[in-house]
Amino acid sequence: MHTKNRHELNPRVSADCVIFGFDLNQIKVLLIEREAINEVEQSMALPGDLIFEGENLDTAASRVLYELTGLNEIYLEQVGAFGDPNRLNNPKDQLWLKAVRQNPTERVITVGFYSLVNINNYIPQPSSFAKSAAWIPIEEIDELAFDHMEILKASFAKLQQKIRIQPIGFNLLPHKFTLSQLHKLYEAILGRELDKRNFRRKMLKLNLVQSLEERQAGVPHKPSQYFVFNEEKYNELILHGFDNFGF
Amino acid sequence: MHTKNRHELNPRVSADCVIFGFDLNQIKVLLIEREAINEVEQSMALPGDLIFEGENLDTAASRVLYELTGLNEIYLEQVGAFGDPNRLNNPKDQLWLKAVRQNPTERVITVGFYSLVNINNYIPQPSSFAKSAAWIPIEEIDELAFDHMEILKASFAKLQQKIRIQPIGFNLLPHKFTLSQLHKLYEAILGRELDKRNFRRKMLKLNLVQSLEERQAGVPHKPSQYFVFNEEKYNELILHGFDNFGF
DNA sequence: ATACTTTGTGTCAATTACACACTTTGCGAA
DNA sequence: TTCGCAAAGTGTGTAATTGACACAAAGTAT
Repeated sequence: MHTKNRHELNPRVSADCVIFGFDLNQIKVLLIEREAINEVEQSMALPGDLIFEGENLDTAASRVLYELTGLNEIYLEQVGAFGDPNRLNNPKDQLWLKAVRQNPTERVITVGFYSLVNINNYIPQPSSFAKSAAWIPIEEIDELAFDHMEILKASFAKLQQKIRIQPIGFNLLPHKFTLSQLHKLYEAILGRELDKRNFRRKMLKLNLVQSLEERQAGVPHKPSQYFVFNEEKYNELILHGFDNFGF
Repeated sequence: MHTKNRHELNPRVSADCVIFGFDLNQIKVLLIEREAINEVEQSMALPGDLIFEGENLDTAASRVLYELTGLNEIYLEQVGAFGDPNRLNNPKDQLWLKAVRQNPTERVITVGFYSLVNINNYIPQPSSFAKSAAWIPIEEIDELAFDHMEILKASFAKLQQKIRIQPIGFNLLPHKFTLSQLHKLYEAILGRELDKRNFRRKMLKLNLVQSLEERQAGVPHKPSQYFVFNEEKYNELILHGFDNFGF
């Protein structure tokens, strides 16, 4: 009624990826720096780019991630679409866009994806318009290009929600890990301390981890047991979730 | 690399709305029937349409919902973007699109939204290309236009997840309601039976509901107390979630 | 040998979950 | 008026889970 005869939106669409990694101490996020163009002091950004005709959203996200950072074969979960009409209108961002896009003021809807990976299995190799690609501790990130802060925050919120429903860690830790490492991971995601004894008790009772014979070696303190995930139980919990995961 | 020189996607964008209602017995979804065009036997669809230039995604969703069904002032939560390149390619859907779109084969990315409303507060009034708009029990829906089944399933899954984290019902029940109604609502969303006594105990202990003096009248059995939500507690739980909501 | 650092372990009390069956109330029909 | 029906409403005992809490053990480095 009040909206008759208006033009239908005909935007570009992009995919942006939030890749979380864990280095056994803190959560990091894979960010790129764009080629310095127009002498603009460049802020960092999530790896993301326009998607092509005929591409699926998720395969586009995988491609874009690969092109900018070299990371491959990563399962990406969608966070949602971000489409504020002004999301590209920051002057700094506009300067950069003018250098790389045919029509830099054209509206772009982006679809955010996120993933969790073991930081040691993926060495980022920047290419395309990424001047660099690096793991940045999540606490140090306070400004990103475009609306990428918003996408990052939404992704992290999803992660925090996911961890209370599903087990997490298979993709973030080495194959064999110590319970302290898993413990730290949970604390990092949840953002608070968890009692060590209660944490261990819970993980062991859930049957989620199995201890190996092997222990740490060469550490200047009591060496830790190594554990592996019980994949069967892990997958079952991913499917059915836990009702009560009472941290 | 393998993807140089390809055309960037330049699609239309639509919003589709999954509106859940509860009629004190079952969960229903607001669907529209499109005007019969081209003599195609028409399946039902979620209310949805293309968004305009300059519109926000969520305000577009509200507008579209209003235009097709007359529902207004409904808080919509985003489910995600759906962008399969073939999502409009079903022959039936194509016939319909040929009648209403300038370029019916043009790719459309849609963004799904969902909401929960009290079915009695919203009488759908179809307009625009909606021939009818009606509340359909969710169990009876097995086929929808386009990829709307997928959007519906994703939305319902979100709802089932949400209910374990937040209180639900304020928007789905009359202002005053009986605990049996709330009980049925939870069973309908979770898809399983919940013990009556344990359910009541939990709701009362949480301080989520307060009993009124008033009771049902005219029912051929023991009349039920009426309850209202304790809004303060309700909102607090929406903000902080419950850790353990052990159904 | 000693200091240092991180691992690893047990108990108790309080809370919560879960399973389970009968009485109460009001209406309507005979 | 009584009887039947249908849904409301109520309590307990057991098992499992949570959460708080402190000290000994194991290995390296000096």
